[in-house]
Amino acid sequence: MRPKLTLKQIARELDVSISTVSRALRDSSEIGEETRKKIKAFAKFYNYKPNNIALSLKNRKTKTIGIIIPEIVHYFFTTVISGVEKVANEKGYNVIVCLSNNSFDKEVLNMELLANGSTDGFIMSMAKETLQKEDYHHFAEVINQGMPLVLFDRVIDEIHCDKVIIDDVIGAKKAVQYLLDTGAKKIGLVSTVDYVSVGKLRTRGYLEILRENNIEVDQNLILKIEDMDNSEAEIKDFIDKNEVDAVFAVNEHFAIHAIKAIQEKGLKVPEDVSVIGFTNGELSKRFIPSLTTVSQHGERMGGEAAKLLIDKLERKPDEGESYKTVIVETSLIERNSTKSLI
Amino acid sequence: MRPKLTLKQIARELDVSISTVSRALRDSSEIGEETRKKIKAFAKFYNYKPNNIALSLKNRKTKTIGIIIPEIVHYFFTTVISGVEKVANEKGYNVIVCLSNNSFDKEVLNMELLANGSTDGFIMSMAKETLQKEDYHHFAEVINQGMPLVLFDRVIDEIHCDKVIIDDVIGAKKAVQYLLDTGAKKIGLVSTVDYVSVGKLRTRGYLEILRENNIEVDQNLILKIEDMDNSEAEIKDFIDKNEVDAVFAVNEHFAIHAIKAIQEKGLKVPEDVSVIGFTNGELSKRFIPSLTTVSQHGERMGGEAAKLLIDKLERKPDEGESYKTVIVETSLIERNSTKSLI
DNA sequence: TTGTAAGCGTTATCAT
DNA sequence: ATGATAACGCTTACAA
Repeated sequence: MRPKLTLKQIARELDVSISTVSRALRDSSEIGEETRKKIKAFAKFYNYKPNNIALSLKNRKTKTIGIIIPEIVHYFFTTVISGVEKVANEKGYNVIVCLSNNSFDKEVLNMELLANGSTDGFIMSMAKETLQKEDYHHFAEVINQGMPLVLFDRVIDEIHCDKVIIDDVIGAKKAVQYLLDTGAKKIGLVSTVDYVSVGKLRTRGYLEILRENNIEVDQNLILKIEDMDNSEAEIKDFIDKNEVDAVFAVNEHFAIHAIKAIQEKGLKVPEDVSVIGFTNGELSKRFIPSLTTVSQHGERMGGEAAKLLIDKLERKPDEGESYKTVIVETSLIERNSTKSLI
Repeated sequence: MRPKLTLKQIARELDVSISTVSRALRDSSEIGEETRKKIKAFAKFYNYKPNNIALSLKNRKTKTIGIIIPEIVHYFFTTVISGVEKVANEKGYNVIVCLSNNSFDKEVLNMELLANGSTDGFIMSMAKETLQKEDYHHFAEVINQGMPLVLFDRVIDEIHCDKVIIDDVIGAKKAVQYLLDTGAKKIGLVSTVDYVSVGKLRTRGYLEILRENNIEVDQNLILKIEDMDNSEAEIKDFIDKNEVDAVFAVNEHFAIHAIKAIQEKGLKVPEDVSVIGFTNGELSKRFIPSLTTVSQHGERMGGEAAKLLIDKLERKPDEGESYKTVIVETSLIERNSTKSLI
């Protein structure tokens, strides 16, 4: 076992000073041709690589971006990571991913951990528990310390920072309008409770578009799932009790459970009931019938978040503060869970 | 904006030396009650947190584990990450995830990057390109430098390190035996080309179990997918041309494409043809029919990998080298894509 | 009980 | 053209 080579060792070996080695390797013009060649050859031969930790300490920047997300076993989040990673790598940044597992405490812990020298900034989506507690002091904390923060997907007005979101309301409106266009009259909504902001916004879109079409809202046709673990049963019950000719679900899982429930009720999708989901994941593509869905373009969101963050990181401090919110457009992907347009 | 507090600042503020502050905060017994209280109160009030980078540099360990995987938008890998994360966190380690995107160059790059001070060790699954090139110098490199490495899932004999794998051969045998038990006679295999080790092993299991049951192998019933992007068409073609009463696919995607192809051929799953997949992902659970599958227990694999790595990291160097291979058992999960046992 | 100084691996600023 | 030194933030002998 041969431990890592350092500047000091090279210097000793070649009988020059450490600074000479450092300069030679960075092609400083003030080093003699000879010495430089000699040093570079030696370093190359023994495969010298600078120690990032030392560089981070010295430069007081790490060139890495920290991502903290609620869960990793989740298609949408992985596409976002993928997008962040792509853009970050292009610009010479590395990416660290940490998980909050939707726990407030773990979110705080991870942020503190990464904030203590491991990353230059954050890209995050908030833990569910944080949204419930409405305790955002840890975000204020890092912002205060001068670390840029970009929030995506699950964001909140109270936190002042750059944000990347999708047009949830518009996306939902597109979806419901599409259902109306295919002739649906009684459109059920399967959503989440309101503290999950996406649930709230998509619900708003649903309500707005019905209003715009002068259709009266029937509260019985709105289901708000409280307990994810019990969503299947709740949805089945909802479908059994109500008569609808279309369902708009705020995510894939709800959409699929709706389809199952509809089929078990003896009805056909899309002939009797159309179903539209949200999030264009694996499931939507491969399910049979494949799902018509509102695509969130997670990768694009990740890319935008990375751009915003890196912009902030590389801006001079005197250029003043201003926070942007980038809205990534959704698009409706038509597949086989909806009737075709009339 | 208030930048991070350091020991030095506390020392200046309280008019003591840096080492006194350091010791007080670490509850060293050799600090006077008074001073200690004063310092701790101050630190607490101003929310002092030690700088990890400086600690890493000093201690020459980072307490973080680097995971490098081929892709993140992939259910199995995310479950592994989740498992690593859980165990690592319990033991006070952090986790950094990097992606190779199945590229050899990026795998090398990321390893070098993380090896230069960012992590104490690696948990990895090899990029496809690396397996093809059979160039493993970068692994030898880090091992040589004394950084422990644990390989999982896609592993290779030539690299000497700890490994976590599943019993691919046994898993495949379980699956095919199950099909035989349900009365199948002509069992098709949809696998990958042989340099993907899982494909090779699962194929071996298929062959072995047929042999054990004295069933002659029909090479026409074996499909090895070369180009993932074209797998759907290849599978359709395969199903169309061959008459089988069961299919064993080495992953979910292949299984689902097989089911589609079978249905499009006018046959029913599982009545006419049973299908078993490998990997118990989202798709397997939610597809209709839900898939009977060999579950890989990714989370458990991740946990085992983390344990192995941390064991190595915390072992004294003089305890000698020995490499373990942990085999995580697969289990067959029966669902609706197979006929029930006779 | 507290302070001084060296060191982790770099780079930047001064000297020489 | 090269070397010595300080500094990044922290810990830890060793001195006092």
